Amino acid sequence: MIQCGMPRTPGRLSSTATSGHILELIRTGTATNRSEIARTTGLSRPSVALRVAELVDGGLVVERNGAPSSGGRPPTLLEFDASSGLILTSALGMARSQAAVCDLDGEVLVRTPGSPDMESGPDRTLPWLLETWNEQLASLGRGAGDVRGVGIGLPGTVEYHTGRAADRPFLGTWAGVALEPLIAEHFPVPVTVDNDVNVMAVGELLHGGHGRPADMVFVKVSTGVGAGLVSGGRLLRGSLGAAGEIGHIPVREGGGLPCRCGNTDCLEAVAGGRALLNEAAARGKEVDGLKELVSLALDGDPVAVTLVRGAGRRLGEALAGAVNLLNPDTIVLGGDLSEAYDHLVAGVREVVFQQCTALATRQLRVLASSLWDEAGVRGCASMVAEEILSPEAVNIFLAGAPSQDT
Amino acid sequence: MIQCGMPRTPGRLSSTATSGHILELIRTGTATNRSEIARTTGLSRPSVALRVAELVDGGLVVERNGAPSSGGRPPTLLEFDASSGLILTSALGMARSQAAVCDLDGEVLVRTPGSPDMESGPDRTLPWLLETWNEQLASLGRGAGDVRGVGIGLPGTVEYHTGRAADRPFLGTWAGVALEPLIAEHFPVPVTVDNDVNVMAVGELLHGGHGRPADMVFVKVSTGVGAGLVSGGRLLRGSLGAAGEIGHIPVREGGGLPCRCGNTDCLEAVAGGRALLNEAAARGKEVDGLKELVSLALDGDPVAVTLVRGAGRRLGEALAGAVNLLNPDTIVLGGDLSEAYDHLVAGVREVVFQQCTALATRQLRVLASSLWDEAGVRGCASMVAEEILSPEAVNIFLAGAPSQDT
DNA sequence: GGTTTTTGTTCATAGTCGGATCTATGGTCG
DNA sequence: CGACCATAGATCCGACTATGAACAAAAACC
Repeated sequence: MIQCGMPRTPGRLSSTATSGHILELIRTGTATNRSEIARTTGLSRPSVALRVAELVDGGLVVERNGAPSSGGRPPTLLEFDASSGLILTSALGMARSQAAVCDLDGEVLVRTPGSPDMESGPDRTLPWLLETWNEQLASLGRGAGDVRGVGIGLPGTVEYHTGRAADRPFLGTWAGVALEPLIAEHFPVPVTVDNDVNVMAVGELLHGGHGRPADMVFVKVSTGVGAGLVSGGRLLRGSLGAAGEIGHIPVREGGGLPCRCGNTDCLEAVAGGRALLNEAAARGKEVDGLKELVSLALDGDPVAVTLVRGAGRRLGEALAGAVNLLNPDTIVLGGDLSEAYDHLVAGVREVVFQQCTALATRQLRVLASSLWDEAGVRGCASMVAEEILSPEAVNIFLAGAPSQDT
Repeated sequence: MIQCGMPRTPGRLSSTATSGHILELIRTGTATNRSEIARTTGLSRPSVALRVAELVDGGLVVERNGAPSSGGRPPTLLEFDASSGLILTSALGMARSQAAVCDLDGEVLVRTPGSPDMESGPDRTLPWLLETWNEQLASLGRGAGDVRGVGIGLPGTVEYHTGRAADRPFLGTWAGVALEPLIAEHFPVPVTVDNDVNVMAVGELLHGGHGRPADMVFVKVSTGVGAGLVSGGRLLRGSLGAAGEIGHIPVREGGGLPCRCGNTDCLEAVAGGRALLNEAAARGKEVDGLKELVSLALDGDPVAVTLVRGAGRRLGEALAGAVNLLNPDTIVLGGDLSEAYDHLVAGVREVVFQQCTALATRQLRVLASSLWDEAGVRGCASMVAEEILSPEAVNIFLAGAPSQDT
């Protein structure tokens, strides 16, 4: 009781369809053999056996004999076969892009840092992407037939219900481009397109090794600043997919710096990568790119440390508002700047714990991401996997493809 | 596609249970007769007839003969009987309290503005509440047996998983009190306790007459300031139920006013009712309570209008952050001050549309609540109703109570 | 008034689920 | 080392449920 699961979309009923649910139990490790599934679900053992047979026939589940027996006949271990399907993912960035092939667990099998950035425009980037994926598939000895889904993370706001990049001036030739049909032409599978930060947040949530926080704020601090919001275990998108656009929240001690968005004192203008590099230059420290600033900070360079910590503090200003508003239990800092984690985290903590109410911070952890460059592509993969492996999707998959040999 | 329904809690499967789903179709008006239900759900007509019979026997659905026929035999209209059960609700406030009896649609049947406020402490308020509910039931000619649930809204943060008021100093004797067992002693039904603003937000969402916005920020501006956040159609609570505590977000042009929370320039300290009354006094306008200030503003008193509009602007400061962060499509202003709606809304719009990114405000509406005092009690009722009328709950209800005559 | 159309009900049937039973497999104890 | 036991998984039969077809009802249309 004492909850409010407001939206219960009245739609088609679930017929009998349970094999998808069983897969979920196996996949999450909630149950590892047939009897356990029967106990967990309340279904009878015969029914469970039937459904599991479907999953094994479909190649999604494999049986193993490592038997930890508990007195009686040792159970047949059931394991989700994450390698039974592949997910093509890509994190496209203004400066750097990546293409990767992941398994259904969101583990990276091959990853290729790409040279063509988004500024080249879709006409150049898309062919590179498709070609790279095909090369990666070949190197794994797999084919296009093994591909079960595609996930792409884009910078800037993505109108997720259409899957198109929203018309922000920075995006240039990408604005309004609908990626899905272009991809689906070559890989006829579900295509998911989302904001790059949302995608990283999902990656962090599922693979970050901080448990699975129900209420998390993930912040990417690179050249731009953005956040991915998770509340009640769900990703928040907002009405146009623009939720988490933390980059343009005004910071109190911004000093009047103008931002490319038109306002002043935006978080991005005072704590983004460009701002730090400018400030470093102003202090007589010519640094070539964020990576170098980060390594200077890690080496203890006083100017670099001051800059990073200051960025953390200003980030904290904006995050304090988010913490008071959303009461998360975890803040995770990712992006290029987060590789100077100690100093960045310290700056954020300093301000957040000062400016937030006691209750809002009682259970709050501020952590640095440990996924580095992989957060994006793994997040894409997990997002697609959640979709593909949802009970409904699994049921129609099993119905569609009768008995594939493993 | 292109969505991310992250949490799919693997739990018990749904056995056969479909009558609850059918009730939902009837309740939401998605389907109004048996054949339509069959078409919508894909179930066969006999199966539907069986389930509907259960619902009719259980008293949740009534048949009617107003037949709009479409060429053939006119369908038997099926209607959810909202009066088949009652929900006791209460909005407890520091200054004012209310007790009400609602039907299962969240419509108010009787409402009693209560004299004992929360400052009297639970020992005095609870007996009043129970007594009032009993009187109200009697006046309706109904008994305790008709009560299906209880919903209570409390000021301050509520740890909703325990249902207890969180230990904030303002709450005094209410801190840590678990209401549920005290109520359940007299009415053995599900008891829901939540933050008063969350409750109002739900009321606004379902009964506000602004459609059913998926991403809404509801703001209550009375003596205190608080928000209820709805994103993706769901109420956000945060890890400790403190989400929406907008009252202590610092406002830029606060002027250094101290807040009871310890910080300065908190929204509540600069735009809350107390602040307005103080400012009015400072300007030589002695006003006795918010209600009077509001009526002065509605009458066009320049000082009052200025104050209210200024409060709106400062509210807008804080809301701008929330809008950038959450990208809602609707902001609804409620609470005592919102009765001076024109001026308050104008102030909020002024700042929000200036400080937010173009994308975040593209679809944004800023509206005043039209539910006034009823938002809280109706929200409580709807929250409880959603719980009670969920498919699972309905199924066990029907299983438990075989054939009640109407 | 007959026909058509759509709704709701009745009935036989097929499919599914689950309890009981049986087999397999390994641990435990004498 | 063998008898016994405990648990997992497979098989079988009975019970239940849903469904499709047929049928009755009620109104519009010709």
